[in-house]
Amino acid sequence: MLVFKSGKGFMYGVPTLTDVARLAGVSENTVSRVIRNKGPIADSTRTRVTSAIEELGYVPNRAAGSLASSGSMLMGVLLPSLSNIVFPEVLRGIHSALASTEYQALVGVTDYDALTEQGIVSSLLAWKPAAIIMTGFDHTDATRRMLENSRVRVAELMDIDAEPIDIAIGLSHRKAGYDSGRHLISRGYRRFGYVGHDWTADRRARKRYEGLCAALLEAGLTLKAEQRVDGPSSTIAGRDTLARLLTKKPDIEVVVFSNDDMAVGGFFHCLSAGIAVKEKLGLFGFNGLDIGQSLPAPLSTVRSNRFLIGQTAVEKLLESSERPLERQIVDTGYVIIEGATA
Amino acid sequence: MLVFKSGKGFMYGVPTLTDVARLAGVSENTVSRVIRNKGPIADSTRTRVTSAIEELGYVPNRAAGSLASSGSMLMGVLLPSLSNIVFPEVLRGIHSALASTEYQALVGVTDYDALTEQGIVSSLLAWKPAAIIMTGFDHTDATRRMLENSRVRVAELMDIDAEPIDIAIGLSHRKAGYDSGRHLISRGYRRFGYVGHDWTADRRARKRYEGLCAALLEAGLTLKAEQRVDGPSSTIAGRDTLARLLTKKPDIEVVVFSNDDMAVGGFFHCLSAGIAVKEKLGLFGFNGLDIGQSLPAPLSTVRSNRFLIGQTAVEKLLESSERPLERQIVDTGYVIIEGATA
DNA sequence: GGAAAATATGTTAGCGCTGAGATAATGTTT
DNA sequence: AAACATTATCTCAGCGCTAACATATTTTCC
Repeated sequence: MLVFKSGKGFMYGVPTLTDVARLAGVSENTVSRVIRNKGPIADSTRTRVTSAIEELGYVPNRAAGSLASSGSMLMGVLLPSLSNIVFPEVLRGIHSALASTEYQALVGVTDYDALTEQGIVSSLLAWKPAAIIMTGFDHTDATRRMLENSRVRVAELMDIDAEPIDIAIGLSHRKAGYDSGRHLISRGYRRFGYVGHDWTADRRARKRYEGLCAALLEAGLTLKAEQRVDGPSSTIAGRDTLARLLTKKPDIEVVVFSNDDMAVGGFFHCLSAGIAVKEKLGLFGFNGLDIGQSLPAPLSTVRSNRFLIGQTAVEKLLESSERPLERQIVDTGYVIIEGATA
Repeated sequence: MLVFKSGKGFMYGVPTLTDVARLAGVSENTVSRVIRNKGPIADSTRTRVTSAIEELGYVPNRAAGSLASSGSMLMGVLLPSLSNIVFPEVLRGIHSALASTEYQALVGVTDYDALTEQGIVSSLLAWKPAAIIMTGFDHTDATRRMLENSRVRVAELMDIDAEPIDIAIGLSHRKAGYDSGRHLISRGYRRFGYVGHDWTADRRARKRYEGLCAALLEAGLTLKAEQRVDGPSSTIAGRDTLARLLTKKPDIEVVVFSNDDMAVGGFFHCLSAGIAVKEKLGLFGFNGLDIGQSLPAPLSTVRSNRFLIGQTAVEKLLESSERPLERQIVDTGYVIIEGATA
C-alpha cells in the first residue's frame, strides 16, 4: 500500500485532498476547484493536479464536501413498491435522466405506508439531497412540514389530481378512467363489469374507477357487476377475479380492469374458459405494459408514460434548485390504445 | 421560522446538535450518544434530549456524521438494468432486508457496461458506504483495485460460477442449464431448439446455454436449431424469434428459451399459430416469473430466487463489516418447475 | 467506611472538504 | 510607468458531527 504524507505525518490508507495538493504542489483549494471545475485554472496547473489525482487514485470524500457546502449530489427517490412493474419503470426513467449528470439516486420503498414514508423522508433529508421525488399526494403532516422546512425541491409523481407541494408530474387518473368509459361506450358497450384490486393502497386505481363510473352515469349507465380482490394487482388475481365476476354475472359485455396486470390475467381466463375475447367479452386495462401488447390479441388499454414521468421529474427538478413561486403541474398525458380486446 | 441560539449567535434555519444540546442542557456528545443509542444514558437525560429533539424538529446531518466517523449507513447497489424484471426483484429483496435496519440503498444502473460500472463504483465509494452490492463478475481492473483499496465489503450477485472479490450469492447458471437439459432429455425430448437474446450483455444466459449444450452432448444429442435476437430479452422478441426458428426448422420437439420473458412470447406465438404446446412443441424457460406461472398452461421453467438473492446479500454483508478471510459463496439454488409446457 | 468497579456525562480535537476574501502574477490602458 | 483590470492562486475558518479520553457521580463489596 502507498505511503504518503498527510496532515499530521505519514499515513497509510486513503489519500485526501491534502495529499493531492502536496503532490501537485498547489493549495488544497486549487485541487478542489479543479475537481469541481469551478473558477479559473491555468492549464498547466490542471494537468499537474489531474495527474496527481490519477497517481494517488484519489477519490473525493463526498461526506466532507457535502458538509462543507451543505448540499449534495444525491436525489432522494421514494417509491411505494417495487413489486408493481410500474415503479421500476419510473425508476428507470429517473436513472436514465440522472445518467448524464453527477447525481445519484438514494432510493427508499414505502410499502404504500405514509408513516414509513415519513421515516424515509427524514433520513433522506439528513443527507441534504438536491431534491426528492415521491409518489402521490398521501403524506403525513409531519412529512409535509419536514419538506417545507428543508426547502428542498420536491416532485410528486404519477398523479396530477391534487395540489402538489412543489411540482406534480403525471396524468389525471380520474380523466383517464373517464375517457376509458367514454371510449368503450362509443364502441357500443353497455353492460360493464369492473375487476379491481385493493385500492386503499393504490389510490390512483380508485380515481380511475371513479372516472369510469362518472362516464357511465353520464351515459345513463351503471356498472352491472364489480369484483375486487384484497391485495395487490397481479395476473393471477386478475384471472381468478374475472372468473368469480363471471360466475355472478355472466351477461357482461366488457370488463374494465384496474390495470394491465389484472387484464392480462383476465385474458388468460378467457383463453382457458374458451371465451372469445372482444366478440363475447371485451377486456380493457390500464398502463399499456409490454406484456399486454404482446398478447396474441394486443390488449386494449391506456398507455401511461411511466418512463417519461420519471425522466421528466428529474429534468424539471434540476432546472432550478429553488422552488418556483408557482406550484407546477406537468401533464405527461396518456393515450388510449385501441388494441384487439375491446 | 424558529429563532434559536447556535454556535455563534442567533441563527435562523436548521437546528443542529448544538441547539439540541443547549435546549436539553447537556453536552453535544450526550445528545449524539442518545441518538446513536451508544453508551450508558440516564433515563431522565434521554427523555430531556428526545423531547428537545422533538421540539426543534432536529434531523441529524448524516454528512457530518459520516465525515466524523468515516463510515455511513449507505449501501451501494449496482444493477445492470431495470428493464429486466429480474433486477427490480433483486432490489426488492435488498430493500426488504434493509427495511429493518438504518441502512439506505444508493442505487446505480450500469447498463451492462463495465466502464459505467467503474464510474459508479467510484462515486459510491466517495460516500464511504457500509458495503457494495454488484451483479456478476465482469469488472474492470480499476474497479477491482478501487474495491480492494477501499476494503468495503462487496457482494457479487446472481452468479456463483467464478471467484468472487469477497462474497458471491446466486446460483450456478451453467449447472441450471445443464439440469434443464437433463430434465428435458429424461422427459423423452430429443430434437432440441434454442431461442435466445443478446448474450454479450447477459453472460449468465450464455452460461445456461453452455450447460444445456453440455447436457445434450453427454446424451449424444445436439441442438437442431438455434436463433438469437440482437438486443435484450422480451416477450415480443421471444414470439418473433420462435416464429423464425420454426420457419427454418419445423420439426423441433422442444425449445429452450434464454428466459421466461422469451418463453412467454414463444407461448403466445404457439397460441396464435395454433401449435399445441407440449404435445406438439415443448417450451422451457428460465426464472420462474409470475407471468409464466399464470399462463393458461403454467410454463415449465427453472425458478431462480431473485428476491432471496437480494435479501441474502444484505444479511450476509451486515454480518460483519470486515471481509472474512475466506471468500464466500452462497448458493441460493434453483428449482425445476415441471409446469405444463414441456 | 474506603477502595474498586460501574455508570453517567463533559472536553477536546479533528474528519476532509468548500466558501469568502486576500494576495500574487499577468495583461492592458493611458 | 503608473493605474487598473483580469486571471490565477492561496489562506483560513468553519460545516456538524463523533472518537477518545477525562471527569464526575453512584453503586458494590469486603
